[in-house]
Amino acid sequence: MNMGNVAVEQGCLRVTPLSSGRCTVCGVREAAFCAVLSPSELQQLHAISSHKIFEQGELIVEEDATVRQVANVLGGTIKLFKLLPDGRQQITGFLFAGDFLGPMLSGEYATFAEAVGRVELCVFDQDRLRERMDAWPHLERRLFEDATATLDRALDWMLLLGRKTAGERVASFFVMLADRVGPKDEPQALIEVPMSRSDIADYLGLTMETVSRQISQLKRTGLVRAPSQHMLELTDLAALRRIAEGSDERR
Amino acid sequence: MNMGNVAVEQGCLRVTPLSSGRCTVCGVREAAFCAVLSPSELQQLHAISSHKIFEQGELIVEEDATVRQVANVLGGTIKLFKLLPDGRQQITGFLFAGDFLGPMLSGEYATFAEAVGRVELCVFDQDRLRERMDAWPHLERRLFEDATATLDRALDWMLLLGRKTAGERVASFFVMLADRVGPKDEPQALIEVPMSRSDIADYLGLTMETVSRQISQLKRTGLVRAPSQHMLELTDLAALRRIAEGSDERR
DNA sequence: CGGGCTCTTGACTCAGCTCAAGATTTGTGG
DNA sequence: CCACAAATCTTGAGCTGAGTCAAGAGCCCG
Repeated sequence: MNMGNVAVEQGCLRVTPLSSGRCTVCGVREAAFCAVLSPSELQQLHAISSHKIFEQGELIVEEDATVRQVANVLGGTIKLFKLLPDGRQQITGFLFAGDFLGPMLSGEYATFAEAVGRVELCVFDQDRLRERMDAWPHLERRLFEDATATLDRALDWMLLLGRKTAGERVASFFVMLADRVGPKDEPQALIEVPMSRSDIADYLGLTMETVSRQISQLKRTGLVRAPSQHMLELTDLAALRRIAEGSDERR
Repeated sequence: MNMGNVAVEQGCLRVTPLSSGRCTVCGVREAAFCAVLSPSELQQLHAISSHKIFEQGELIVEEDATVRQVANVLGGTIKLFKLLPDGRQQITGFLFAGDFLGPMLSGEYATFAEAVGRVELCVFDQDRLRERMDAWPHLERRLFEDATATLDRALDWMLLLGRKTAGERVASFFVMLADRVGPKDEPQALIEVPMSRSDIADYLGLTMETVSRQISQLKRTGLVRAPSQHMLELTDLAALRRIAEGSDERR
């Protein structure tokens, strides 16, 4: 558990005027929803966008905040989380480059969002984006698909939180990271782990200590190696996958 | 945990020819997505629909099954769940009258679906429904909204599964039931609990025994009364809500 | 009214938590 | 580039909430 530095400031996306370059050269263009737009549509979208930076640990949005802005993540990692009154925290997901931040239909965020390390966003006014969504059915469809993918991931995580052992959870976490940020289809992968042990714990429904012990265990077994604190080499992704799915001899 | 009667049969919605009455007199019309359709649209929808019954414990769909059909729940309760290879089960949600069953965009179900008691469905061919969705933006929007609501509920449940105590989970469960199937805004409610203790446990990430002990505890405290096994009277919904949210003295 | 469920309760166990040192790593300033 | 403080991470020892195993008690249905 982790009381966290939730020294909530104003709780709203603050817009900085900056807007670097055109959408056509954007690094996450292919990964983000913009991928479904034509060049002329992209140009219209560019007109209602602006860039914005959040530093390590900054709160980006509050739960239940009524917000007029949504965004694409250009770089960095965001944690989405919920809190209980006494400070218990559950991370409901992480956003990486190319992911969409914000409620797509309702005006309210369902979770808090905080920057894990420095984050760069491409921000849109929600009303204007919704106008575009009304005008371009393929854009709405794409956002619908994103929501569906997010839901599928949430259901998988419910299985993890409700029924998996600590060892299976940690293995699942690394597999998830490899699938989402690592090179595709590599039998072994060197991945960045931008979040703290305590964030990992809050994502897995465990304590920091248990996460640490399980990682040590994996190192001893030789399934992972750690060149540095926030770098991890998954030496046997297939075995990790088996543990994650609970097929192997339990623990 | 619960190995369940997953004696998977053919795993597909089987269509019976029956089709009782017109949509205009349908009992769940206002609750289901059909509510956004005009009379003439409703008539077109009716042309591609058929009714179907599943008995207690019948498997309605398998996880990852590629299915050509989706449905509205007309009556009864459906449990949606995931399994680990060794039989550990996590229920990801329940569907009640008016709810939509099926993947809205992809062709694959993310979970198993099983009838809790007798279930009546209004079944649609998925391709035909998608045609309607393409033709009627307000229908797509409505299904998008449903998906968003389902996602929000899943996020709340992640907090429950990751961070709440057994007592808080059981209280949350009853509050959820009251909110979804009970009369609205009643300070106390008499609700039907169609699912078994073991299903409740698989929804809450607990064992049957722990659920049973927690319910006994609530009875002793006087917060609930049980006229029968599957009937529950929530005598102090506000207090239950407080426990569910973890604000009260823990446990 | 009896046999098979499902549910409840009790006694004991254990996976993961808590509390408490240490050990690393990171960041900072001289 | 090094020293040193702060933060983060690891490890250990003991505790505990929920699980497991095992009786019973109710309930339902033929």
